[in-house]
Amino acid sequence: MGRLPGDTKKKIMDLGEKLLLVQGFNGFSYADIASSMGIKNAAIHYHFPSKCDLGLAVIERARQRFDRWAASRRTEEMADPAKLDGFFEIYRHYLTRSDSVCLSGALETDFTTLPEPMQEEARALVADLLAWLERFLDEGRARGSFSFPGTPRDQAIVVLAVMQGALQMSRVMDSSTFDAAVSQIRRLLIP
Amino acid sequence: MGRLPGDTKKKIMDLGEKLLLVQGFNGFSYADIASSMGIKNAAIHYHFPSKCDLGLAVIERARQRFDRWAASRRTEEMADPAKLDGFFEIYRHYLTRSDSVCLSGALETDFTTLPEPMQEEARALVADLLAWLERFLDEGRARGSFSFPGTPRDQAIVVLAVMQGALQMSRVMDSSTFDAAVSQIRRLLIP
DNA sequence: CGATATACTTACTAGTAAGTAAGTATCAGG
DNA sequence: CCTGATACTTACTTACTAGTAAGTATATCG
Repeated sequence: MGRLPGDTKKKIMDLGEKLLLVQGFNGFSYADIASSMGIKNAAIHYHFPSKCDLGLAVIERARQRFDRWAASRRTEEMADPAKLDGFFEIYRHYLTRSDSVCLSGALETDFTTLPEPMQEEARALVADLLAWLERFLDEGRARGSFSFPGTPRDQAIVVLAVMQGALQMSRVMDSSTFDAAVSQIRRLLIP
Repeated sequence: MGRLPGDTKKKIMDLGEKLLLVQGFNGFSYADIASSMGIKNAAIHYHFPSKCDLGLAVIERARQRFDRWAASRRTEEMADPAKLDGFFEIYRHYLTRSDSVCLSGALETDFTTLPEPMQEEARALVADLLAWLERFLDEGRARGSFSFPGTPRDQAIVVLAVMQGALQMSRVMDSSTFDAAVSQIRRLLIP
């Protein structure tokens, strides 16, 4: 056993992340992960002693993923409209792969029932996303790529809120709802 | 007992709604309601045999509340910008009273774990809100009260998504986040 | 070849979830 | 004053939750 080290741990995180996004943090259990992977409950506790540890690992990994995306050569070299579409694509992906909401949205809804370390990490995730968007919109407007009234901060809040909200609405309506939101935000931002 | 008929039932619905909005549908139990009301678990099952029945009643009541608001003389007589603010005020209220998200947002995040009758009712709620917003924005633009590109449908989706998303983000950041979103949407809509 | 670490399984506990069956107090109507 | 309905309580069941303690198979390293 343990032939591929880190493999089981990664699979647990992948499944945990998916279940968190599809069912909410209070909507899945270690038993769901275990049965779906063909391992035992306690195997998960070996890698993640508490559900909080698993949740934390999932959020931290997602933050790193976004940081890597934002700092990547491919992203940095994009023109502003393409980079905006790239950002939207991250969210569109949640919808395409599994009928899920985004991580920040899932965490925010369950926020009050989350263990405190997860609350802090969720806060950091949202702060990261907002900070990136604010800077991107600010510089984009200065370059003439975008046009919007008010502060970049307020516009960043609106853009992130639309991503979260539209992804959630798409679950009860259909995926065209998300696409409609993206089109409209593009129209509102690009002169 | 039963001196004030309907009183206990209403209190259960009030508390159930609050807990649904604050903790999510999977984040509260009948025991939470019972202990907080000083009654027994089974008393809730008497009024709402299953948790699904309680959930349905809460959503149906919220839909009726919105219908009454939209059809009320006070609302109908408002000028377009005031009516828009009135709509925003419904959401701001969620934040003010209890640090909660809106009903549609809460239901959408837990959607896949919801019993099917609740899923249908949640869909109807969102459809109602979108239909009202679409018509309001369409007529408002025709009257010159609002200015936005694209279809009223797409703009309605964006406005509702911002309300949901901003309310959720306000939990992990602070209430100024929601106010910023409202200001920005006003700037984007009002010429 | 033996020791140790890794990655599990088996078997369990304590707590909580939704839900039910049967009994009880109160009141309104005939 | 009795009857039946309403609005509960008491006491329980079944199922699932996170979490743990102890044992086991495998791989690696000296």
